[in-house]
Amino acid sequence: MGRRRNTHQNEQADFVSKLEKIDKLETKARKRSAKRSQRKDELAAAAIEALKQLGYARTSLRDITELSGVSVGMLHYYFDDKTDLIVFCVRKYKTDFVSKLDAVLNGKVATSSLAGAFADGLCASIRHDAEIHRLWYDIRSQALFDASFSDVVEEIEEELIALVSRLFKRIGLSADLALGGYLALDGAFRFYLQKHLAGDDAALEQFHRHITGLVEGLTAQADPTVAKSH
Amino acid sequence: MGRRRNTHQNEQADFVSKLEKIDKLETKARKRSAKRSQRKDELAAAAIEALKQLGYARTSLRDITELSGVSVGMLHYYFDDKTDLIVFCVRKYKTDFVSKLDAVLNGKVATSSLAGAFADGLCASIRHDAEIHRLWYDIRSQALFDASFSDVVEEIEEELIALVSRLFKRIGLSADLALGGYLALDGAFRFYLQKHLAGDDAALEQFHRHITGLVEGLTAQADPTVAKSH
DNA sequence: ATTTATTTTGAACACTTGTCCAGAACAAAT
DNA sequence: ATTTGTTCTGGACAAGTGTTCAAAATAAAT
Repeated sequence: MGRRRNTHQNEQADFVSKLEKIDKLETKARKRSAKRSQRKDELAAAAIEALKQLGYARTSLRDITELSGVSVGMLHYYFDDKTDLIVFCVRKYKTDFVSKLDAVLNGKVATSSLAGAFADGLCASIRHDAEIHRLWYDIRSQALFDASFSDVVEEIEEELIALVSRLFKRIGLSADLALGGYLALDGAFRFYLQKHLAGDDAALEQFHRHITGLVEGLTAQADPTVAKSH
Repeated sequence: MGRRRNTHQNEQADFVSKLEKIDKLETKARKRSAKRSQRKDELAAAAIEALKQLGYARTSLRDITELSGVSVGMLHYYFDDKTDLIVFCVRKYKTDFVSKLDAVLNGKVATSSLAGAFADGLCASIRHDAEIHRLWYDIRSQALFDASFSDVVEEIEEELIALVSRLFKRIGLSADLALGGYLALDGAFRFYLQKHLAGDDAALEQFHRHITGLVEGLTAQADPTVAKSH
């Protein structure tokens, strides 16, 4: 064997070069997986375009490929199966939604008008992303039948409750009310989303009033000394 | 021609017999359509058994036939298409639901404990018909994408709001609050239904507390002179 | 008893579905 | 320049879809 003798120095050099190699491989792997996850995001964005128009039940992988130009095989190269793809899409989208509203909460708005700003944010989201929001309700219902979706639904719903909790904390409401607040908000959100999608132009305005009324009611209840403005 | 002459008496007799014939045909037709609609109900009941287990997206007509023993062709003999069948099922079921709760409202319960009785009714409905209720949420979401379902969804939702309105009237709450009340109730109903289906044994109890708390809050808000019992 | 009308069946049809996979295209490393 | 590894394509496949329809079974009427 033409291998050089193992002196102390050589051992050290070997060790260093090995470390370098590992390092290189690591950065390469990181780069690769970064590119891969970016590609996944792109594919998911394309898939959402189809899903938000057709919904879970009516969207086939072919629909996605036709609307986005990607091939069938590619979807399976990046996602295990259809469920995996859809779960990824829903998580991606709803995370964006939460951070947008968090931006409102963390923006420089006076506490007194924070509820109004939050309501504005919700209305804006319906206005811009109505079609995507209905996908959320679709998947959430689907989770009642298909356990594959229940994890992501539970996870997102916890995030939404936490979001409401942060809102309530900011406007001085007890965190105990967050769950009830979320449920009332969610019921209204879905209802007026439905009306908005049905072409009701007054829906968003009504929704806005509904939210502010809701928050007013809760604050009045929590702090009865403040007279109800009517 | 062996036809008898048209005397005045004969004319009268003809007229009477004609009336009788029409009458007979009518009762026959009524009977037939009654039988037909009864058969439809039976088929729908069988279809619901499949739908409540699999949901809209995953239930094929074959699933229904296999679970109920009826043939494929028969479903199409009584229903125009799959959509027609499902709409019929949902309407049939949810109508039952509303009348059951109306029975609670019209039962001899003291006004003071009516909200509790109503909550009992909702909990009982989740306990017995959880699988059917999820079908409602499934179809309601489906209606966001498929206009074929939006009519029945809108119709049922109006009935539900009217139901809450009747409850509120009985316990002395303004009818203006009915919509908001329904939306809050609906949000909670769906949420705890979801938990219950996921195997959470405490869900129903929590739901009951949630409802009574909700109603308490509304009454306190409407009538601030009454101290909040805590 | 025979004709007529209604109800029921299930095989057949055309079409869509998710998934797989052999191989092309491309990139990276040697 | 060649090998090696990764990314991507799109045709093929089996299974499943809603719907149709000729024919069988049953009921009703004559």
